[in-house]
Amino acid sequence: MVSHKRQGVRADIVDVAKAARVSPSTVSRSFNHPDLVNPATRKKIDAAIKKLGYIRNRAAQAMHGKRSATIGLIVPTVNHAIFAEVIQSFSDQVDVAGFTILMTSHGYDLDREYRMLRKMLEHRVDGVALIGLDHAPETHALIAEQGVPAMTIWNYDSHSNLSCVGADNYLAGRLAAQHLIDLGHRNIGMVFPTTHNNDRARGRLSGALSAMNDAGIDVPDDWRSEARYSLAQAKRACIELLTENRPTALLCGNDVIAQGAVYAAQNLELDVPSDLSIIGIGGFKGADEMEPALTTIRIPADVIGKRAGAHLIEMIGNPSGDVVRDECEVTVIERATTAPISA
Amino acid sequence: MVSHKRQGVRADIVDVAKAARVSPSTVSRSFNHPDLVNPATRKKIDAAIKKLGYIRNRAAQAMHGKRSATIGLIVPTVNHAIFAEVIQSFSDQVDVAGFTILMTSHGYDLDREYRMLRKMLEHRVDGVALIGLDHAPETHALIAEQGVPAMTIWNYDSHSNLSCVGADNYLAGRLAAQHLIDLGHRNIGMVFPTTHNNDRARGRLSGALSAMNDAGIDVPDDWRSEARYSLAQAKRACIELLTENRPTALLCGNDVIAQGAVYAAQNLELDVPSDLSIIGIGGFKGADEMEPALTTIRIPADVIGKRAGAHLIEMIGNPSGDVVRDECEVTVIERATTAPISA
DNA sequence: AATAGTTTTGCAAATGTTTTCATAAATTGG
DNA sequence: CCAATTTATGAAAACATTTGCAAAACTATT
Repeated sequence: MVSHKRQGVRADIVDVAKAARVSPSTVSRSFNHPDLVNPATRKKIDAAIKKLGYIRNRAAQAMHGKRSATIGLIVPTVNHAIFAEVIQSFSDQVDVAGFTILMTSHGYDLDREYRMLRKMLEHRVDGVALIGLDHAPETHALIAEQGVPAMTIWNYDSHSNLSCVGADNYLAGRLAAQHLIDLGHRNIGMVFPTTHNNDRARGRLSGALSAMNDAGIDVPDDWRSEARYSLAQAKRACIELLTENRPTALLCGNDVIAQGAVYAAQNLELDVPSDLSIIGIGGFKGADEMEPALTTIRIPADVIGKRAGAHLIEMIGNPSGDVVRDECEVTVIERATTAPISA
Repeated sequence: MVSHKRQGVRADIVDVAKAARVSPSTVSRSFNHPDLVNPATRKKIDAAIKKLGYIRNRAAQAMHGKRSATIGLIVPTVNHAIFAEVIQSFSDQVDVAGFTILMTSHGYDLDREYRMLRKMLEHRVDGVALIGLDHAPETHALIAEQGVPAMTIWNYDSHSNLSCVGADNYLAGRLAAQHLIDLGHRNIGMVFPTTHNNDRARGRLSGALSAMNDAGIDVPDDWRSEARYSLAQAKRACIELLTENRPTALLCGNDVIAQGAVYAAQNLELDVPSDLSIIGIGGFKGADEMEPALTTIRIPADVIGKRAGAHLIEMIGNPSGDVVRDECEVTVIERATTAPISA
């Protein structure tokens, strides 16, 4: 018994061509311009493909200046409800256009982000998406120099030099503060994550502060606290803040911190919202299912991811070089953790 | 002013060679076998690379039968605390070995999983990782036929025909049930996700049932409920179950459902754990920070991801073809939602 | 200074595709 | 039935690398 196929070697396009008794060109065409090849030939080719278990080699295609059909996605971390949601919707969106995602994370290390970008470019991604607006200068330089379609996701900035789609965190911060102010609160504590290398948090914080300032409200230093992104830490920070001082409301830099604040209040036997109003920012999935349901400023991660994908694909399709900026609306979602100040 | 470099065209290895006054081979060697080239020449080459902003083309390398330096990761969904954690640790692990991850999700659609696998193979990934043990037969066939190093993550199965690293869900289910039984519970309600296409849930459920059976405990049909993976749905399902019946304990198929159960109890003004014990399975990040802290069976996602990455890289390095099976230990983590039956 | 040995480099072939151009075959119109 | 189109196919060059082999350039040894 003679094998018609070299053992253990993956079939390539010329094997298929031989088996189908046509030329490699025709096989290639049958993939890329099926309308140009005779249906009967196509059938023979398909049969050969199936028989040999041929799988076309995208790497070889990519070498031709054709698309690699990959998009680089560089995130701070996957392990984070809110990024996970963006990643998912972004990925779904580009998938339908035939792209696959090359993904890496850098753990908020901007140097590492740069290295990851290089790696992506080595793989000749057709486009690249980053999270947020804080990036190393080399990162910007590399994107410009290589002329790769790029997009930053998550933050909107009307002056960004890179294309961006996302929400205005400054506005989100303002809205959160304004909501509390509108409810009559004047003694407002603030719990935020570190703002170092985190433009999201920074924007939210300064938005909140500006709204407070506009309303003539001063936030004493010891009414402000920093918490890392962890329920436990947030809870601890809030307990500390609340035992030393007694604001009527807590403005939290994100929903995780807000949930920690709720736990802290429970721990101190403060009723939410009658003793203490709590507002978060983010609108993560579980927020409306908490007890009590969290009032928050919703940043629509799914919408952002989806639109980012769409824009990037568009940019890959016709690389005009124009930057696109797409602001996704943030909305205050009033639920059960805030109430007008009473008695 | 004359540009030494064609405008708008990415520099390639021969441009670099020209600029450094050496041959392309030497440039290539300088990347791949630096020890074989004269340090002085290497310096010239590095200078040229920097000057031209050259980025090597991995696609062209991959064409040589060399590694593509990518690993395919196919998950049901990213948007899910527990997968996010595995993805993160897997990704970190393979990153240090120089691999980049090509990632897609299929939303628990096994046909789609198969198509994603094909896509990965088109990109000539050096290895591929899937989640769970439920896969279409074509998926198994394709992996075998192409001889690509493959690994399933998340479940351990001593008889799997694919390499696997993960936890034994059957055991997790048994442990959960046993824990409740040991505390004296006999009237135990069970809330699980659908077991269709979900080997995790199926294993846990049958493990739990077998432990109950061993202890001579019968679970009436209407003490069992199905909930999709959502806090809200879980809460609703539990409320329903608890208004119709009054078990002393609830065994939940995962931690999200367990958290829903806690909310349901609060909603019905049942005290946890004195009126109702609740145990989950999973051990997701927030579980010990809940109020009350959740008793659960921990499945160590980070460890699993890390070890999976290590094994896969090993398999890529020396493709012996042997299947490796690595069981990661599950542990019961007793916290505040379970108590001995009293009164 | 000649030989042998070692290190460093270049040439050319190979990798798996796509595409342009040319040619052959089939179809249409008169 | 012949010319003019149209459709279908193949040959060969191109894409950006890597690598085996051989030549060239050094070093060390006599």
